[in-house]
Amino acid sequence: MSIDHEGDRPVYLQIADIIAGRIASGDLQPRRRIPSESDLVQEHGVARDTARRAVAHLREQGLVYTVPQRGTFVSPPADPADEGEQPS
Amino acid sequence: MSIDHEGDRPVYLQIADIIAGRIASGDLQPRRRIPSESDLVQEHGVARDTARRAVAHLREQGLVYTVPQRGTFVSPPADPADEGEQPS
DNA sequence: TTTCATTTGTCCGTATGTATT
DNA sequence: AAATACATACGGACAAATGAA
Repeated sequence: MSIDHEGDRPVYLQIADIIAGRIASGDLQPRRRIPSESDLVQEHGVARDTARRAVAHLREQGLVYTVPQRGTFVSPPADPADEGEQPS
Repeated sequence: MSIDHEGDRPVYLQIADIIAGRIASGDLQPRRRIPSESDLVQEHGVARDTARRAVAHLREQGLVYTVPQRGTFVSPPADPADEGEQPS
């Protein structure tokens, strides 16, 4: 799970792939938080911008969703936990 | 409240402004659901693509977050006490 | 259990206006 | 002038997940 800084594939996509793999394997489960940007910076030795790009890519792919000031979480959720019901 | 299809400002930004206003006024509260894309289509008489653009804009601004297959919700205010917590 | 409505995700088109090349 | 690219806007279709009945 190490990063190749020389290869053709952008580093941020390599990191996104790693996280996507952890989601696919069940290591990261629905509605659980994924590693923070700071975590990714430390784990992979990359700049914060690179970590941010990796998360943004996963978000665009629909694999995760971000709650501002709280973190980024695996989607879709397994537990409703009634936070979104609209009593119309 | 109504949409101007002739003006310079894109329709999707006009709709985003309306929703942002409802958030700012407290009409739409943190962690509560905002109108669905279908709701926006009916309320404003636009295509779904336009409604999606409006929501995407708000999401990019950090005002809302989307949980796939569940809906889009108002972002919570910054709260330093929740580090590492799940959004439920 | 099945059925149905809701909601978002994703793709296919078309058309228009603007900007660039 | 012409071709290309992009953004906006509309219309339609289907898939996947959820939730309620």
